[in-house]
Amino acid sequence: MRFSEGVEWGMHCTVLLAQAAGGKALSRRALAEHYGLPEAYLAKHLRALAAAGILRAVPGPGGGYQLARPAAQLTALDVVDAVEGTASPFTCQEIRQQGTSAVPPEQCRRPCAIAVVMAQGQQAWRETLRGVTIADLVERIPAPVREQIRAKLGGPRP
Amino acid sequence: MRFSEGVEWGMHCTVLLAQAAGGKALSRRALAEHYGLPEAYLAKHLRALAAAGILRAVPGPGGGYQLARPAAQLTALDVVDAVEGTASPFTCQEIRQQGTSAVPPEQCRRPCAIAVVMAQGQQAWRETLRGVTIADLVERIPAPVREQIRAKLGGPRP
DNA sequence: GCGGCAATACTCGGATAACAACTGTCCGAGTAAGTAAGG
DNA sequence: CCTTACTTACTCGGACAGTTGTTATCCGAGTATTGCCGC
Repeated sequence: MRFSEGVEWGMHCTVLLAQAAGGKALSRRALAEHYGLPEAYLAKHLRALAAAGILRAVPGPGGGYQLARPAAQLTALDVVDAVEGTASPFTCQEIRQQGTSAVPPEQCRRPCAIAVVMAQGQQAWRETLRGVTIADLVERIPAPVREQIRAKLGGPRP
Repeated sequence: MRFSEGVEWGMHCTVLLAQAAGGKALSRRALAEHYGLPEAYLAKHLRALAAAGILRAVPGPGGGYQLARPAAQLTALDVVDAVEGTASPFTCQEIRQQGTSAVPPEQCRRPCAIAVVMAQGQQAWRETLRGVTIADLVERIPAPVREQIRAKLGGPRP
């Protein structure tokens, strides 16, 4: 079990876009160069974020991506779900109902305890990520670093 | 992001072995037929569980697999770790230190907030699974089903 | 000088290969049981 | 009848292909800018 690296990319890009002054759009090329990422592949993840309503794509010169909602209304879970998909990592195959010792369906009205535990674990993980917004992540960036980013984003074209 | 189906198989087999009377060993063939699973592939996961010290392999006729520790001392997390490996699902690539706007290492003494949140989420998930033992899972099986399993395991050869 | 128009360059979007991991399978090494012979 | 050695059959263990998902990339469709021409 491993997260796609696109999760990290999408998260960093979303946090960076939250720091763009006045919702200024950043092109995927600018984002890729900012973090030294392959632009063509990053495009796929940015597209997923746009499809999920996290980012908004602006075409044409001067366009790019910008946050579709205020950073305080975007959670870390939203970004992960957008990149990784909302499918549950664990799906009970109901193997207790198969094989030579299959349990009859009328005795399987309750979901098996294993599936319950897995679901609880996933829920705990989701709640943790749901409790952190993109705005929170911006605030946790060290002040000097945040200042450098601000200079980078708004500096070249004042 | 998706769990290997071996997680479900390993969990069910471990719970089943916990119900074997007197630590009686069950062959992988018996386990596979019990749940209708492909024996050859199940073997790979059982081997992983044995390598992790969850199960104990007994060779020869009448052999098979048995719990290496009491069910009350085995947690759901132990089984998942054995099958999926203990590698973290999210590894920070430190992309903030790369690209045109790379942050110098001396300002990266603290791990980036994104990695922290991911680690917290993973920790919450692990703690949830760590809080449930195999013995707990056995107790959560409906009584009539548990009785049928007991009959199956100890019945044919009283 | 001003408005309209066309050319332009920049942006995203979807379709297309390469790689890796998970899934699935096989046959060989080792061992405990069962058996038969001998004492 | 008991002991002992052998045969046997059953067990796990590691090495070997197939398929799905992730990684990586490219070229085409669409749009705001920009320069130019006409009025």
